[in-house]
Formats: sequence, structure tokens, C-alpha cells
Amino acid sequence: MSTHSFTEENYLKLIYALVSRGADEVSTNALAEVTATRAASVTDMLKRLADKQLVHYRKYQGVRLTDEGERLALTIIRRHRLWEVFLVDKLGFGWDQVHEMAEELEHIRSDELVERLDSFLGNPQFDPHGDPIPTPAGHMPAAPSQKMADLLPNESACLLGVLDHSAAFLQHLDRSGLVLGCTVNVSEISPFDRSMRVTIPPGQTLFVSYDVARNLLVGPTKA
Amino acid sequence: MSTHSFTEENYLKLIYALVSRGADEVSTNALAEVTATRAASVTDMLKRLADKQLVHYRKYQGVRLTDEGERLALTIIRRHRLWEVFLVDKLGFGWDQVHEMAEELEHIRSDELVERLDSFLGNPQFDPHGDPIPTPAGHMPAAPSQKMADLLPNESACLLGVLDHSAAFLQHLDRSGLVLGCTVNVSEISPFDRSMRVTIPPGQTLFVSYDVARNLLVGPTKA
DNA sequence: ATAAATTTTTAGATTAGACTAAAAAAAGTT
DNA sequence: AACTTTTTTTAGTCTAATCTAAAAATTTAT
Ligand SMILES: [Mn+2]
Ligand SMILES: [Mn+2]
Ligand SMILES: [Mn+2]
Ligand SMILES: [Mn+2]
Repeated sequence: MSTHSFTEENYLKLIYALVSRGADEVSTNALAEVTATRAASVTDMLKRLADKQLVHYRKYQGVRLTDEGERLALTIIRRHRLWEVFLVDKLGFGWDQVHEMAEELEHIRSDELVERLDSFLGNPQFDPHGDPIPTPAGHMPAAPSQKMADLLPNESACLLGVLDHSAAFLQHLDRSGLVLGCTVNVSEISPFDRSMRVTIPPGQTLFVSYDVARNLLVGPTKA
Repeated sequence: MSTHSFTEENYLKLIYALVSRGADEVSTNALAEVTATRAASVTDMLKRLADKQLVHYRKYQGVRLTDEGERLALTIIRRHRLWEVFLVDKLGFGWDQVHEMAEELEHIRSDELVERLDSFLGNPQFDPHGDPIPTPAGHMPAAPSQKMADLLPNESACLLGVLDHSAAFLQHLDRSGLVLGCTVNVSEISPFDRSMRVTIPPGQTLFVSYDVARNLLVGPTKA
């Protein structure tokens, strides 16, 4: 029943994120980068997390989560994503506005609160950015992995998520009319800059730059 | 645009509460009591709050809020009470379960979040305990002040709030069938222990001890 | 294999917020 | 008024989380 500080919880979440998109162990510098602190501060914190058995840490060798550390990281991510659903679905925020608030809300300590929130929201499977919501037990469901940029001409797919979570990118999608869940059909790909011409539901045509397409995740269309 | 720590916000809220139910200035010891810290720690914090112009503080003379300090205290109280309404009305928590969670939620920093939450909840005027919700501008509406213990035989009144917020008291009310909003009619008061016999809506009779009656707030019945 | 560059750790300092023990001020009593 | 008790402040210590500067280990390049 030990309790953890916001700071510790944030480190765990970031270690999880770095491990899941890359190497097996995370470097001190990589963590200093994402925590916006100095390497010396990271070393300090890694020692503390190792004391609490939340990470495996060997000097100069980088760090990875223990089972308990990963379980904890996933509950924080679960909370973050459920609160984002609340903010968008219930309070009407835009998907580009909710990240900072969820960064705070995810630390509210109450399992019952999270589980009641989950049912209030209708047990959503994905957050507003298409990221899967971990189970209460701490299991991360599979996420879509195919990028829109990998589609071939004439292929259709369903828009499922974003890789770039920046407000600028999300607002660009809003302006383009690209919405999660919508079906896109690739009509043409320019060999020069890999930009795509795609059509979306009510017969609308639009151009998608490679920079956008490689940050969009797609999956099979709902038949 | 300055930002305040959870600790600072809690001190402001507690100073507000102590001032509103008592003397003009709050003593160091009184604050040590309610913050569950030592007097020396309180003195430290009062100096810091005075530096930030949130309190008027004179050595050995106690402390009171500045205008800015009071405005801030009231926004924290507003947030606390709105989150309590959310937890009870939307997530189905009991009124005896929500205080600790609201203690954390009240510190989430986003004015827009609070205002959207307010409309989502239907702009409630009172929290689940009958406490009035301050306005966004920082004005505390008048609260009911008449105690059920002050009713006379044959008087009717509407149950509007509680003075004791402890889970034990609230659960006792649940078991008795006393619910905020219900109309009570005093049929008899024992001169021995000041206990009351009261009737509530579907013709139910119940006994209310003085200890309970002096912790219940009442107002005129809705004609 | 050495030297140079990079990464990581250690050492020492700082800040917020708490603590204890002792000094000082205020309040209460004879 | 002088003594006693209570309250409050000061002085000094501690921990979590940060920092900078310097030392040590590792990696890369010659
Ligand atoms: Mn987010
Ligand atoms: Mn998200
Ligand atoms: Mn409360
Ligand atoms: Mn309340």
C-alpha cells in the first residue's frame, strides 16, 4: 500500500513509453531529455526507484521496469486515457486541449474513482487519440501499427489513431476534415513527395502530405 | 499567472474556513491543529504566504486573508464542491465517500475545466452536503444557518445541509432515512435530552438525538 | 591500442516543506 | 507587579527533488 509521488509516477510512465518504442533499456540521457531535467537528477531518481523495486537499474547500463513498475505505469496510463475520454466526450474539449489536464488528473489516487469513471464513460477501448486503454489489471491491448503512409493506391482503410500528439498536428487534422473512425481511400500517391490524394465519406477529396500520412495510424475498414 | 503549491492552497482554504466560523484573525496554533503540522511549520508557511501577498500576517497577532487570498481560497472551495457534485451525481459515490477525492481534484489547475464541469453538472448551487458553491468570480453565496435543533414542536422545515461532514455522521443519516431536501415536521421534543420525534414524507416517524439535530441545517419548506 | 568524445555518476549546493528544541513574547494568576 | 503558563517565533536539522561542476566509465575514432 505504499504511495508514490507524482514525480515517481511520471518517471515510470516515461520509462514505459521509451521502452515500448525502442530499445530494451532506457538511457539516463534519454530520460533527462523527456523529463526536462539533468542527467544527474535522473540518476538520483533511478536509484530511488530501484530502492522501491520499481525498476532494474545497473550503473552505466540503463534502466527497465520491474513487473511491479510496469503494472504501475500501466495504471497511470489507464487513468490518463480515461480522463482524456471524459474531457472530450463529456465536457466537450477538443482532442488538442486535453493532454495537460490529463497529466494532472492521472495522479488522483483512487482505484474506485477510475473504475466508476470507466463505466460512466461506457468502458471505452480507446482514448480520443486512438491510443488503447490498458485494462484495470495492467494489460496493454494491441494498438494499430499500420501507417496511412504505407497504404497503396486504391486501398481503403479506417483512420484509427495518431502518432504525433501535438496540438499543432491535431488542429491541422481538424482543419483538413480528417476524423478518427472515418474511412479513407487512397486515389493517388505522388512519386515526387509521397503526398497522397485521398477521398473520405461524403465523396470529399483531399491532399495529405507525407508528413501527415506517416503520423496517422490506420486499420481495416469496418466491412 | 503565478502558480501555487497544493500546500499553499490548502492553507488558504483552511484559513478561510477558520475565519468564517469564528474570530477575525486565525491563530498559529489553530492552523497547526487543522493542518496536522507543528506551530513552527505554520509560522514558516505564513511568512511565505505573506511574501506572496495572500495573507496579512503580523507576528504574534495571527493571520487573515488578503482580498487576493480570499478570492483564491474561494476558487479552491468552488472546485472542491463541484467535483463532489460530479462524484455523487455522475459517478454514483455516496456523500460520505467523496471528500478525500475532492481534496485532490480541487488542485487541478484549469479554469476552463472547472467552468465546463459546472455546466456539465447543470450549474448546481449546492454540493452534496448542502454547502453553497462559490461563484466563478469568488463570491460565497449565503448558506442556511438555522439548525434543526432550534425548531419548535409542530414546526416544519426542509433539510438543507450538514455541519458535521464526517463519514460516520453521514452514514448515520443514511441509515435513519434523513435525506437532504426532505421535509421534516417536529412532533415532540423531550425536555430531558432534547431529542426530537419528527415525521418525514411518507408518514414515517423517527427519533433524532440532540447530537444529530444540532448538526443539521434547515430552511423554510418549499410551499 | 590509444586517444578523444560522449555518457553517466558523484560531490556538493539549493529550495520547499516539514520537524524538534530552545528562546521570546503574550496572557493569566496570585 | 511579579511569577507562571501558554503561545509563538527562531534556530537548526531533515528529506525529496532539483541543480552545477567535476570525476569516472563507456563508446567512438584514429
Ligand atoms: Mn495525453
Ligand atoms: Mn491520448
Ligand atoms: Mn468535502
Ligand atoms: Mn462538501
